[in-house]
Amino acid sequence: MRRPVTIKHVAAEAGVSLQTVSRVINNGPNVRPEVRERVNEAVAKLGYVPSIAAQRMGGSRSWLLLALNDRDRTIEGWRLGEGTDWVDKMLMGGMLECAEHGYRMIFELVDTHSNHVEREVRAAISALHPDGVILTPPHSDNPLIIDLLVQLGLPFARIGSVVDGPGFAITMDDRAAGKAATDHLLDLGHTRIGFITGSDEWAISGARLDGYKQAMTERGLAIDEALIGRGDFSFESGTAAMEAFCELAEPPTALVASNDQMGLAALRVINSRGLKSPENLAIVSFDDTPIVKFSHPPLTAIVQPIAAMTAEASRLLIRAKAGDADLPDAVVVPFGLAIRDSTRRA
Amino acid sequence: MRRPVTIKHVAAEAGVSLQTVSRVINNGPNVRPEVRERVNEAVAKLGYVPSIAAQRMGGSRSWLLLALNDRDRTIEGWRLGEGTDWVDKMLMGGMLECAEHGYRMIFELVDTHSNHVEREVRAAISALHPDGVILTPPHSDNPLIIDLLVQLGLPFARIGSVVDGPGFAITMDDRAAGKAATDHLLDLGHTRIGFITGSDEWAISGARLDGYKQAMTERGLAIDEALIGRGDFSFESGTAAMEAFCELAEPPTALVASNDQMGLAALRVINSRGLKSPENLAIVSFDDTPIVKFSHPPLTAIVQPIAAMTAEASRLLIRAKAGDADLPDAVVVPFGLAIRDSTRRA
DNA sequence: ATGAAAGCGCTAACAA
DNA sequence: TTGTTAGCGCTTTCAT
Repeated sequence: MRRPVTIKHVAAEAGVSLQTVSRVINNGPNVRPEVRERVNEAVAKLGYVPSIAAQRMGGSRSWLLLALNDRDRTIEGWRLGEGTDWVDKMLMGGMLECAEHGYRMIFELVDTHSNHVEREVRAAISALHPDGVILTPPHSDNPLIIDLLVQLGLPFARIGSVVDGPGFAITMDDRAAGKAATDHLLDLGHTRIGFITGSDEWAISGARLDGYKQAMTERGLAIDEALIGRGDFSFESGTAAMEAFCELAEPPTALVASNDQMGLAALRVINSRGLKSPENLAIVSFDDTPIVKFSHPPLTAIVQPIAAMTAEASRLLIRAKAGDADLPDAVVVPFGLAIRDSTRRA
Repeated sequence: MRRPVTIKHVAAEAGVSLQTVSRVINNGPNVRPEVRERVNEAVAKLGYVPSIAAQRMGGSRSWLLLALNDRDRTIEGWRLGEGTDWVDKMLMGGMLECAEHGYRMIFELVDTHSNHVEREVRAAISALHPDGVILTPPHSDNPLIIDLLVQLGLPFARIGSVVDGPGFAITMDDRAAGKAATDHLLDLGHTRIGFITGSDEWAISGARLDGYKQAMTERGLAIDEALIGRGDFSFESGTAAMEAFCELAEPPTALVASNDQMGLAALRVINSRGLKSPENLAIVSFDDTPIVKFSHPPLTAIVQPIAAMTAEASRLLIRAKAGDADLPDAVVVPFGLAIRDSTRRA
């Protein structure tokens, strides 16, 4: 059980003071290249890695980023085990970006709706002293959490939040995505395109619908209100909306669903009526969770860039902590469009 | 930006010394109930939460558990986005268990095959000073990592490792699972049951096969070597094995596949021959990753208890750090059997 | 350009 | 049963 290597050992090995080693480690100024070299050699030779606990105690960074996710939502996703991959994607984007900069990302589950959110968050921060906090929906819009963070003077990023406010706002352009989804169908020759909205409680629902409308209008097509179904992101609401479309004298030949669940619901509805996709209905959904790859046919979907958004959040927070000024207070991350069989050969 | 609350503030508030507060926080002895009460009130009033960095500096626990996953495997899983949910399940089991005890779990990706594994692991440990380390396959059997941990005197758990060695070995009973899968098919009335093995490089492959053989033998059925196909966990190997079965004069009416990929491959093979499951072939696969829920039909599968194993690992490490003696050095976690349409109505 | 001193928040070991 | 002392490993001052 060897004693761990500390900064002292490095200093002794290189024949300099603690302070000089510290300067080298932190890329500080005022060190002759020659000395710097010698210290680095000692570091390498001894396999020295600074203790982040000690660094933090010394008044420097903690090299920790705290990511807050909604407890119920996350656990429910895990329990179902159906591949809701928010957490996976966050890790992919956040962890890898953090690792790039010597940072670590710590996950924490918090009840948004509980009245002691503030206490939960405060406790996590007191224990960890993170250099920054990443908020995911629905925390991204929680005023209690945001106010606390502001009060604490801790840099934070709000992922997927469209409301203005302090902290870095990391989003995708939902309006543009709604337009891209619709354009894809228009390009395939469709003109009667249905749209199923998300819940009004989410600002992104309106944005996605706006994109649809813009795409239609730009091609000189009138907006037919009968082709706009009201959903709330649930499978059931998708089913209801699609069934209404089917009752129309002239049902849509293509559909944009505001999330995967509703897209799959629509597919199920037409299947139960003996219809198929893409022959009778081309479908584009939003989010691109794993499930849409396994439906028959697999669904074309707008890819929500969760990993990229989390990576961007991490990058900004790390730069903020490093003292970097003039950082954008909002970043729009490009979305993707995964084309699959539900929109092939129109 | 309020100054954070430290142990000093609590001490002042309660009118006692730092040490007494420390004792209360750590449930130490030698504190009058009355004083303890007073301190707790001060803690609650001030919303005090100890800094784990400072606790660790003071020579106590770091309240951190380090979980090591294979870099390539993990990233590949994320990249594909097909819901390989090892990480998700680990978080679910590990994080929740850790939270229960005031611990945090930090994830780290490490290249098993790299020749600087040791350096990578050592660096993570030096930086974090975790109280314990959780190893997942293939790290669980990596002698470089294991030796390092032993040398460091750090408690660690090896998940899914069947080889003997130091550290806590957390496993599921793969032999029993192989038997349970086979028994399930036997109970349905099948007698010609095929088996596709995993790669010989994994000890679990042999265990699963043994379970199959035992189940067959116990029912007085002979082991037909022609019904044992050699696979290596890949989709392709599953395809090859199933195709060989189909060429038999008397093909199997049921199948146990040593993982989901090969189970899905078998399903694909029979579908391409105009056959269906479960009518022509009842299928049970191993692992129960999300994808088997979305095949047609969904596959019955042995559920690998990843969350439970990680939770158990966390529990043991935390207890070990707490000084708990007589802990088991091996724990077998019960597996599950998720029955789905691929084995209904035989 | 470098080193010495003080202190971060906490816990061990010791004394009272 | 309590309080006092001395660190833990590092980074800030501030000297030199």
